[in-house]
Formats: sequence, structure tokens, C-alpha cells
Amino acid sequence: MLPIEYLDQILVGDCLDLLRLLPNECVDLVITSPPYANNRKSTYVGIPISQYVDWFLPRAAELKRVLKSDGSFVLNIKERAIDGERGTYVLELILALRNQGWLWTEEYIWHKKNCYPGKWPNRFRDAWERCLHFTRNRHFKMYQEAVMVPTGDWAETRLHNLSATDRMRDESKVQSGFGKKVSNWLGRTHAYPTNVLHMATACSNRNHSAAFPETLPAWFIKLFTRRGDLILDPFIGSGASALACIDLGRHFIGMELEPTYVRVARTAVEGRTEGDQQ
Amino acid sequence: MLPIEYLDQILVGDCLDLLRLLPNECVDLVITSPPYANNRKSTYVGIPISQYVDWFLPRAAELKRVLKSDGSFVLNIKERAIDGERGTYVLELILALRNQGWLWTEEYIWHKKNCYPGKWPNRFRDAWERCLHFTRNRHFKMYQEAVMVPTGDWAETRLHNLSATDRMRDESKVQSGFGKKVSNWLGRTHAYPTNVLHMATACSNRNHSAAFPETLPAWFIKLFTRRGDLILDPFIGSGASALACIDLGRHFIGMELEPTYVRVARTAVEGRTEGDQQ
DNA sequence: GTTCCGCATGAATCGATAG
DNA sequence: ACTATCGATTCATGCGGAA
Repeated sequence: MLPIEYLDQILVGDCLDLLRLLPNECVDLVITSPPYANNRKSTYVGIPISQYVDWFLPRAAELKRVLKSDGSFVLNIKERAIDGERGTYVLELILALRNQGWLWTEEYIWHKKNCYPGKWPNRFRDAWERCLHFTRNRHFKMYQEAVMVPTGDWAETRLHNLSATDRMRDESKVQSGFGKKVSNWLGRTHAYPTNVLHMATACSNRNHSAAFPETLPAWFIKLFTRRGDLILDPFIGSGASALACIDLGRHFIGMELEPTYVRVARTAVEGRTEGDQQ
Repeated sequence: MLPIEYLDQILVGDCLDLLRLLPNECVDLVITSPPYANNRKSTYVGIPISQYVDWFLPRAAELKRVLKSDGSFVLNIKERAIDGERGTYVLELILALRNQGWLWTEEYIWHKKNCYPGKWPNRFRDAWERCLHFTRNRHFKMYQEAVMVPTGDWAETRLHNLSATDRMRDESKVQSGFGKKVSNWLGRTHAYPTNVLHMATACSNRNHSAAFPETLPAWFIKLFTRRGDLILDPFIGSGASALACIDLGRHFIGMELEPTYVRVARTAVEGRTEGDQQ
């Protein structure tokens, strides 16, 4: 069984070591945004492109071990442009993970409406990232109703889709207290989403660099787990996945190598937990 | 030089043979949506997944030969789900094309706003396809101003401010004569797009399956060519690329193996050309 | 209290410059 | 020649202050 002292904690260290502390098949969902490959060697952290697959594979093997057989593994990643070309290491990683026994079930597209600005002679702004969905088996847990989106009036205002989903989430928070508004929402027609997610990156909100906005893990957590399930993020960074778990009533285990990020994540988790208790 | 008898024609046959009729470096843009890999042998046409890369590579070599050194190659493709998994042959094709000497410059996402309906237990509707951008060199022709889009701010204020639309209409009148004002107007109200294209699959034509809607090749044709340039589509199907070229004042060469499609494409081209003459 | 304007701020990328 | 750093470019978003 899962040692209770790891539950809802941010562990510090390399996930390759930390994952060995966990028993087999205890996690319902692995969702993470790993450090992207970096061309610069000098950076204290960051994996060179040429070594990325070799660096990732042993960690993925541990993830496969701790994941339940009907669980999911969601990997948010995007290759950068170098020397005028997109890197191919993500493609090679997908092929390598399949070789490791993972099923490449789906590739979701995260469309970043507010992407980084800039202008170059050979390309436009990069407004999307991959959310690769791997599973251990062809059959796995998926709760599609949990991420249904309202249609009709809301769908027509395409640009405001984000605010629509946000409001739906806000309403669901209040579900226990105020059923009236919720029933109002449910009265409207809802539809299943597609494999294209429209979510903005969290902006200049305080000190957080929210490259991995809470809404993204929240969507997959709702889709692939239920309340009380356990979510693992082996590269949790500033803790977005953990915050989403707290809001959604799921357990989490976060892992992070950089002490700076660990502090940020732990502080955020404490603040969010207190906020829940109020 | 390019034999004049091929200009603005739909040629019938395997593009591997037809391409050999063309001289070196005569094409400004290759854009195509090739036949997707098919697992079922029974289908009269379609390339088995296991052979797809080997089938594609010699044709890509010919495309590389006929493409100008500052031209572009845009490949619209998407792997289907088979046995609960996404196929990996597109990933392998990208790697193989790089091995052939192509630069994988960018991957554009075609977001299909109204995608094919359906419901499955393990995935949502597939609402996107890849538009892979390959080039022969790091520097190539790209006319970014041709595809600028209205700014977010402008779109919002447009609803509240009538004078904004009035101003746009006045300026657009002047477009032919005074470039200075136009560029000024473009700078204030328009922004460069991103690498995510939002286009519906539905096309105005009733009879055609809108698998490759005209708006998609039209966008890349405007982006990578100018009036009078030559576009090649080696798998032109029902002729969407040719129609876009006619509308945009570009020359085209289309190739298609299936006589049924050739007839459809030629009829559509004739109709569109007559429409232009009126 | 609203609405509106200005401004800082990002998982960016290229080309030039410096070592 | 090759690598590390820097400046320029650009836009959706949310905040604070002003009208």
C-alpha cells in the first residue's frame, strides 16, 4: 500500500529515485509537464536534446510501474525551434515510449490563445503544445461527462470559451451549497469536447510563472479520475497539478528536483488548503 | 523550363511518374493532402501503414527536386486511431523526410471547428490535423502580411464602436492606391496569426466531401506564394488546391491517380475558370 | 460602481555581436 | 568555426489608476 506519509506531499529530489519509494500500481493518473530539452549545456538544469530520450525512459519505466493498469499518463510537452527547425526529440520519445510498452492512445492539442509574442521571418508565434495521452491497456478509466462543455449561446462566443469553462468550474465548487445556479447550468445543453483544448496561460498573476496553468491538469484530472483518486506529477514545478487536485478533491503526490520550486509549491499548497478550510 | 501544356492542368496518373516530366526547381509551393494510410487491405486504394513511409519517400524526393530552393512543402496529414492507438507512421515519416534532406521548419495545427461527430469510450472527436511545413533551406519565401488577422482588441471594440467599421471601410477603399495608409491601418487593427489555424471543414460546395476545404490550401498559398507563382499538388483529389489557385491568381499543376477524382477536379476547375471570366 | 486606458509580463525566436 | 549572450520584435491578458 501507499505509505501514508507521501500522500498530498511535495517530495524533493529526482523522481527517478523518489518513484522507487512507491509500490506498484498505486496511482490513478500521472500528469506532468517535464523540463523541456535545452540546447544550452551551461544551464544548471535542463536536459540536452541529444540525451532527452535516454534521460526520460528510465523515469517513464517507473511511472509505468506505479500506475494502475487502468490508469492514464498525460505528458504535456512541446519541442522548440532551433536553427530554424523544430526538434524531433519529442517524436523520438513517443516511439521510444511505445517500445517501452506504453500505448499512444491520443494526442490532445492545447491551444494557447495568448501565446508568447514575437515576429520572425520564417515562422509565426507558437500557440500550441502537445498533451500526449499514454495508457497501459486499451481499456482505461475515462469519465467523459465530467468535462462536458455548455453549448448554444456560449459556444457561439468562441473567444469566451475559456471564461465559460471557468465559470462552470466555479459553479461546481459551490455545488454543495447552492444548487439553484447549478441546476440552471445543467438545464442548458452540454456537449462532449474534442481533442483540442482552448486554454489561456495564466498571465502576470503575482510571482508565478504559470507556464503550466492549473486549468490544464484540472481538465485531465476530471477526465481520468474521480474524487479520492491519486494523481502523481513527477515534475510538479510550482505545483499547479497539486492545486488542481486540492480543488477537485483528489489526492496527489508531487516530485520536484529544484528546491526553489519545491518551496513555491509547498507554500501554494498550504495556502490553497487553508483556503478550502475557510 | 516548364512545359506549357502542364500549366493549370489536372494530370492523371501516379505522381511518381508524372513528377519526372517536370524540370528541376520550377515549383514555388507544394501543398497536398496525400491518401492516408489504411490498415484494411480490402480497400481498392490506400497504402498499408507498414509501407507508408517507403511509399512516400521516392515521391518526396521528386517533390524536392522540382521545388525551388526557396520554396515550401506543406503536408496535411493525420494518423487515425487503430486498435485504440494512434499510428506512428506520420512521426516516422517526419524523421524520414529529414533524413532525405528536408528541414522540418514548423508544424501548423489545423483546428477543425466542426469536426466529424461521434462518440467513443476512449477518446473524443478528433478536431485537428497536422500541416507539416518542410523547406529545402533555412531561408525561404514567406509573405506574412498576406494572412494577417483582425486584432483581438479591434474585434471587441468593433462591436461597440461604429466608427471603427466605418474607418476600416474607408481605408479599404484606398487599398489599391495608397499603400502607406493601408500599412498603417494593418498595423493598428491587424496582427500576425499563430501556427494554429481555425477553419471549418464545411465548404460551400454541396457535392464535395470537405476533407480538404479550399480555405486551408488558400491560406498557405497566400502565405508562401505571390500572384503568378506555381503551386503543385501531387494528390489533388477533387481539386481544392486548384480552385484556391484560380481564385488567388496563381498557376497550378494537379496530379491524381483516380480517374473519378480527376473528372471531379477538372469539372470544378472549368466551372471556376468560367466564373472568373464573367 | 462602471468603463476605459496604460502598462508590465510571459516555457519564444532570430540575427548579430562578443568571446 | 563554434558557442554563449543580448537586443528587437510582438500580443493576449489582468491589474491598477483615472475619468
